Amino acid sequence: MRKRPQQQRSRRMVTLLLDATAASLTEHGLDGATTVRIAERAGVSVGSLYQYFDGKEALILALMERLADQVAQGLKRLPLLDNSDLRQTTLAAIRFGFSMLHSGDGLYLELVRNWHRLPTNTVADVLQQHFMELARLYFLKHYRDYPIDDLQVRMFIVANSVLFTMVRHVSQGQSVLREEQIAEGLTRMVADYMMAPSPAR
Amino acid sequence: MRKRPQQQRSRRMVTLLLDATAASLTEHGLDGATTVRIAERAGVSVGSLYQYFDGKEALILALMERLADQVAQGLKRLPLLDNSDLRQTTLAAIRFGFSMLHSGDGLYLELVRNWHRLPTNTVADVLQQHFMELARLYFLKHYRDYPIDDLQVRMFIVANSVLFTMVRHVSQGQSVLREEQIAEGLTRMVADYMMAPSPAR
DNA sequence: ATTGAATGCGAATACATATTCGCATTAGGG
DNA sequence: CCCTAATGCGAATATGTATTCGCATTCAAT
Repeated sequence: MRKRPQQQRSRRMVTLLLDATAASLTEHGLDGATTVRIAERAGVSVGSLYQYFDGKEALILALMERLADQVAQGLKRLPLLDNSDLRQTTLAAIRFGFSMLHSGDGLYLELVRNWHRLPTNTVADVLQQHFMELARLYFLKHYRDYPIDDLQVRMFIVANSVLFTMVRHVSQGQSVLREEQIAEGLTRMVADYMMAPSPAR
Repeated sequence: MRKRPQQQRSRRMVTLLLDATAASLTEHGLDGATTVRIAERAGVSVGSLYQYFDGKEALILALMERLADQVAQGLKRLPLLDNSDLRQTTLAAIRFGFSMLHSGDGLYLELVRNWHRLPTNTVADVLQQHFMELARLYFLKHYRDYPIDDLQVRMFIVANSVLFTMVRHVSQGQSVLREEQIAEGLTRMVADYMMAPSPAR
């Protein structure tokens, strides 16, 4: 961000621009979201846009930071650390994931799909670390003696498996496979794997 | 493809163009691979390119068809249907997957990453269907009474989980997690899941 | 050797997009 | 109310890319 918005109107404009960025992303996709279109949609001139952002990348980066907060809020609200068993917990997390992917007119879907060409690794990495932390807490609470050494590997596998399987399924639209089946299948696979004993060394 | 190459020189040119397409993809990524650059790299004029291809999409499509064959060859060579147990079989398949992702200067990596904006759904879908078929055969051979009804769900989950977890890991480059650990973890998760009894209905 | 079809060429054309800059307008402290 | 810094504007500029088309060259059948 080049200049910091000082007056109220400019701060409002920054907000409008981020909203417009989100709208352009859902409507035209990552490639179709151009500075001109975003400015237009925000009801702002391109010149003004460049007054506060270095360009498209900066806009998306700022938008993602805004979204990251919201996701973090949602995750915290999940009863992940309750006394319910791992399977229930996992299923709840997966359902939350699906609901996120369906929300915002496919905004999240578009972002995760394009993870590798986004300005930050925030999308998948942030989720991964989030879950990593939650899992660590979970296992510390429920199985004090849980071997931490291979937890990172498991969480990497689980986070990516779940996230991208969901994304693929939602992307397909009219699949023969119902979402609930996928959710249950993932849950079983993941929960069993997480609870499995460490392999012999 | 607009015109069919008839003479030898034009057939050779088509080959050169596809090679150049692959090279551009690995060197500049999907976005950086432009018709001009591809033509240049192939030592061919743009005009000639358009004589045989409708544009970038057509080039990539043709390239992918060429690659699909190669992948199919590799898959057939795997001893997936041997008498070895499911875990060994799975591990072999995963190792094959990693080796593919490392080959061709990251060409496959770039293609799978960008699955959702490629001309065909070939990348992931073809693999998915391939494995689906292999799995069907496997289970028919080893467990005649295997419940087919939920096999599709399992294969969807397994194929996507494995593929994208591998892609994410290879993309990260210098990860703390070693590739072999990921391969083993995936193998355990997947093999256990595939062999698990069907859930009560 | 001749000749029509096939091939190859690349400057020229047409867009799309990013980004800047000088000028007009407005906010808000004094 | 006045004045300056902040803000807002959008035509103009620069760049990259896709695609075409008329002309030159080569192939291969006769």
